[in-house]
Amino acid sequence: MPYRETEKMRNRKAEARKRIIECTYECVSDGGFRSAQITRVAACAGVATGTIYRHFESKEHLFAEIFRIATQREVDKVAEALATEGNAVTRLETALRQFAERALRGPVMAWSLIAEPVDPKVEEERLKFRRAYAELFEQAIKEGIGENSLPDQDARQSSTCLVGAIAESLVGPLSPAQTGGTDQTDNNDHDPLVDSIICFCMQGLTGTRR
Amino acid sequence: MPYRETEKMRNRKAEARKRIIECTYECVSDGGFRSAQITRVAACAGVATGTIYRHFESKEHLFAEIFRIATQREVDKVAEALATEGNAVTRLETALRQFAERALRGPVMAWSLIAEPVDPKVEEERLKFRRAYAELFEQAIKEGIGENSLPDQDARQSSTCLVGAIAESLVGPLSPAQTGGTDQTDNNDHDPLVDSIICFCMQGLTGTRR
DNA sequence: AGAAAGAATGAATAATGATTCACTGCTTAT
DNA sequence: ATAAGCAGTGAATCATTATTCATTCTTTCT
Repeated sequence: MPYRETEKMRNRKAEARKRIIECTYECVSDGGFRSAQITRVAACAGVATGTIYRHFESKEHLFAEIFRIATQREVDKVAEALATEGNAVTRLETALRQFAERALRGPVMAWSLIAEPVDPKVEEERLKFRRAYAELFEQAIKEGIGENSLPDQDARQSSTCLVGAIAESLVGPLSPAQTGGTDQTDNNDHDPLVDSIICFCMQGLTGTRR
Repeated sequence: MPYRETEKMRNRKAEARKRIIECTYECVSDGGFRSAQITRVAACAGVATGTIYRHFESKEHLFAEIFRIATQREVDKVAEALATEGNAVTRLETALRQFAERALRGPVMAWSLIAEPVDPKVEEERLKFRRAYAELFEQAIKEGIGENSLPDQDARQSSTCLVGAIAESLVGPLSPAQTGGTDQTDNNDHDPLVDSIICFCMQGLTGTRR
């Protein structure tokens, strides 16, 4: 038996795979799935187009993986914000702000995850993504109702409206390609846009103006 | 001068044009702009592909026209609902319901108008469409603030959130292709889905639970 | 009827982009 | 050193669609 896969090879392959994933992620962040052609991804990763197909069954599979990764990152952040101390209303506000700020910082990716049309396999992932969000917010809203900090309401529906209001506010105006060069990496503190979105959302939830 | 365009010919051309528009509209309602290939539209209209190009400079121009028509129809309905008697809050509620119900009845078209990626020429029309909505709702919200039936707020931002909340509620869950056969042409009166969306939206606007 | 002009046609072309596969070149184990 | 086998390559292929244009109808007017 003259050849047997060894640790070294496994590592090398894993690294190539990782590099492909990273480059695809970058392409998507930059121009959406549409702009992440295999040729471009391959060039960016410094491999031949054929190599992509040694690591992923098809473009759809690659995209599904990217989607899963990107999504997990976002959902985790929101889950984290929802897991802190405090009453449901405060935690929800923190989480919504987290969500909105992250989307605002990466609007193209946000648009890709929320609204860009994708192939069926990827759309499946999107459904899971939506469900994950819906469940997180829903859970928190239900807790709020339980502790009487929120009025009784259709938690699932409210959660959907929250995501929609934020998405439209960010992705609508800022989406297509007009996310002109203005880099803003220091935008950690306060954005008036985010503030007024959150204001509408919290009011939609609580029925109270702060 | 052996040939001069006559009334009869003008009519015939106008009819062909109309037929092309209708068929494109139908295709878009059915599967979005993506699915409205020139070949299919031509087949549906009973003309050759080349004929399309006698009536429209390019696919983009044709789509832009369709978009304009579809959009006008929706905006008019909302404007109409906002032009009735009553205070701003009531009129807004009627208008939102109108918007939501129409979108729910034609979710694919709604998605195409709101979120489907389209070519630049069509995207331009979309911007006008957004602006038209924003202005209508904004105006009404401002009236509400003026007559004290609404608390002071960023009218433009609220209007965006309204559109987003409704769009996500309808297009998110119901959008892609899973708008399975269930025809509902008699859905004129009350849909619980619409009710709870409107509830969230009105609360977001008014800060009051009904 | 016949000539001029436009309208309609649809097969051919062009452009884009995913996927394949025959080949080259490394790794491994003897 | 060398044979076996897998990894990498990228030009060629296939698929999909918009668009063109040489050709064939139709209409109009004398």
